[in-house]
Amino acid sequence: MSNKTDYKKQLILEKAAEIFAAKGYRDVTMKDIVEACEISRGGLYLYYDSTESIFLDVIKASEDAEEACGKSIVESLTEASSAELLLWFLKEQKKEILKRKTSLSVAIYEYAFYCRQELHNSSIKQRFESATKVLEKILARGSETGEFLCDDPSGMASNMMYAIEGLKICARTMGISENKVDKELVYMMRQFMEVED
Amino acid sequence: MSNKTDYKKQLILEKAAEIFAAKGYRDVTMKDIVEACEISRGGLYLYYDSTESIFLDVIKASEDAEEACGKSIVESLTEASSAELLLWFLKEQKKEILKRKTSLSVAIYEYAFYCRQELHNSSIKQRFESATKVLEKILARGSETGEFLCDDPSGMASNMMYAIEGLKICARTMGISENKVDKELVYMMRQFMEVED
Amino acid sequence: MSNKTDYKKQLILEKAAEIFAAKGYRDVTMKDIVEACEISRGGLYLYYDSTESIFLDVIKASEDAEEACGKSIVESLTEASSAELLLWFLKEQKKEILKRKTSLSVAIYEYAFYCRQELHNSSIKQRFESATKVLEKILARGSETGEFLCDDPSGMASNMMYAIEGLKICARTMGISENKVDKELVYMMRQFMEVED
Amino acid sequence: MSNKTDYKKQLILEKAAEIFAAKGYRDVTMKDIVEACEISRGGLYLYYDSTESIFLDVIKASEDAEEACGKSIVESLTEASSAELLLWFLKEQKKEILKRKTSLSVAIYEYAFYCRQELHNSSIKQRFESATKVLEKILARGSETGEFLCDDPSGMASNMMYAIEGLKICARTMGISENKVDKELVYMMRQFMEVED
DNA sequence: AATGAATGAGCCTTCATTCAT
DNA sequence: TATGAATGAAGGCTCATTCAT
Repeated sequence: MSNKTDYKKQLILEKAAEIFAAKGYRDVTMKDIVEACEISRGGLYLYYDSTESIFLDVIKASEDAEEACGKSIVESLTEASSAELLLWFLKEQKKEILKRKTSLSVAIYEYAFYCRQELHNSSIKQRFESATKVLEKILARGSETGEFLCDDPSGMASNMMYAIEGLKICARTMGISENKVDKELVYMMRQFMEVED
Repeated sequence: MSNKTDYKKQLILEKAAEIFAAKGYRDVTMKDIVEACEISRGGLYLYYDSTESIFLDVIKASEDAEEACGKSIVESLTEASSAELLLWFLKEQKKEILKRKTSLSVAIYEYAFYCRQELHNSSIKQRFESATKVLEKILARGSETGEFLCDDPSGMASNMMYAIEGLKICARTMGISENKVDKELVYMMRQFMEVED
Repeated sequence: MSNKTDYKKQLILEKAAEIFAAKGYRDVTMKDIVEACEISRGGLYLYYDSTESIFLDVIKASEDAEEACGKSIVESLTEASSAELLLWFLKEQKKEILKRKTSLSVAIYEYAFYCRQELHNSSIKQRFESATKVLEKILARGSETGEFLCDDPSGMASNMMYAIEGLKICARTMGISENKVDKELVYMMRQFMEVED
Repeated sequence: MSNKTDYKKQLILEKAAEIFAAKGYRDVTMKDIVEACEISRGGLYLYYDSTESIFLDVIKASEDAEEACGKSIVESLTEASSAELLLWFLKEQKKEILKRKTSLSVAIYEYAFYCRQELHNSSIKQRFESATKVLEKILARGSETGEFLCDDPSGMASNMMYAIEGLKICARTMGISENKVDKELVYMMRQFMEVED
């Protein structure tokens, strides 16, 4: 009954995702998940044998969801102006930067630290790189159409993504105001386009 | 007995710093520290009642050390060219980005995540802000002397520091090559000065 | 449905026998048996409600098999010389002593220990006693025909069987070389007949 | 405070020995021992990290005790007649054969099976071999003095010990009467000396 | 001040057994 | 009959924290 199993796993992943978002990675115990799912201890072990395996599936699922989202970007690429696309992209990033409580990102960071090795092939990296690619595409297109003044879309995309990553981590560690985030994003945009305040 | 106490605390902090650098924050137990310090379990509790309190003191101590270092910068400000200062600053940042095993940064990130609240008044923030200030000063001075082409030293310093923070976290989670770090740093410098490859 | 039931039980016993031979008694779980039989957990419980009940049936079945074998001895009794019969008997014992991995004997010992009570009526005892009887018959016959010099076939058979039992247990606990087994068996034979080395 | 530790270990071993004697090896849990010793779970782990490590120490201790006993034999060797020594030896063996509830032997067997490998260097083997040596010495001495009629003390000692081992295991699995044990021991003695019933 | 043995809460994991389908 | 998901008791282990000495 692979279907039933998948369904149950689905349920577990949904509850687990909430828990990981709320507590990060390290503090989550099998007991937490068992209680959230309202199943028995042994029952959970039928599907997953560790918080790690659950977490990895949670991440995979969240990626799949993002990927679906990503596709819509690619499709929109032909319809919207580059400036519009860029705005959309940065708004998404801003959202991600500011939402701390409901995002898996802290758990992901914690997991990366927990592993204590560079996760070269991990989804974390892929996530970062695919976002960079999307941004690069937008910049390149804007550059071609003359909307943006940018002679090195790749370098710029990379630089911007690192700064965004820095904003994300700062938001989660030392805190950051929405205003400050706006300021930083606008600063980046100014490097290659006119921005009215 | 304050002196003796301080001396003992000093010893504990030194050993603990090594452990936190090696294992991060979450994995360190009182036992780890007790063993490294070669004191008794109960003895450690005379000075500190949790790994957290030890960690906070470790951080404070490392800041004090950095601060001393920072002062030398300020002093050198009058002696060296801005370009030289900038190079020195970025080299320090690069070192920090690439050294993963012997730095407290992972432990600091882990601690921040563990607290799960923005540490507005924390040393983490102060550290970040003081580095930003230093960079801003360098940029401002370079701008005044005409070495750099930079009309917003504050915004640029901030932007650069976020990107550097992003590099740091990426180095610790997904891994990054020295080459890539160089590329990014050069990219940043190009925004306001001529760089020969 | 008795036939179908018997057939299913037969299948279970065959697989279970292999498992008990490989793992002994204590380490075998219902899961082991379920997996080997490729039936469902609940399915197994329709036929047996514990590893113990399965084990007891496995033992019973293995006895039935041996019994059939035993009958052929009795029949051969009239055809072969006593010396030949004795050799055959001791060869069988030697085989049993030395085969550790594929025999149920470890499981049987473990079961006996697990029960922690003398199994007066158990098949273990019957097995031992019937082997003793067979040996006694052989010795008595050899004594009558003058092949063996043995005035107390019963006492001798009993003594030999205990020594053989001792060899069996030593082989399974401290290990024993084939050579050593041979030496012991020859020693026993020398007590009542000429043996060329 | 190695003394204090040793003392505590001593206490644990005493209680544990009782438990192993009563329950064998496999059924004993850390909880059993914790409860018998009236210490906390964590407390036990200060001294031993598994039932196995406790068991091995229990065995070692019981050997040491036996060894002390063994020495007295060697000393008596010069004082008593060989027949007296032999009687003493066999009485000891008989005691060991018949005492089931208070002996570690079942636990030792169980442990050997649990390991599922021949324990070539184990104390089990050493115990067996040293007993064999003692018996051999007695037989050899009796043979020299003319008390026993025995031209192969080594072979005979070995054979007897296997039979005794067989008696021991049979006593623990299928049960055996004191009478039967006596009969077997007398049978053995008859092989090399006159025995009045 | 200092020691380190002792505690017990809390998490992990496995398995016999049940039960709705 | 047959299935296999679900249960929960039971045992293992670790660690922060206390306390008599």
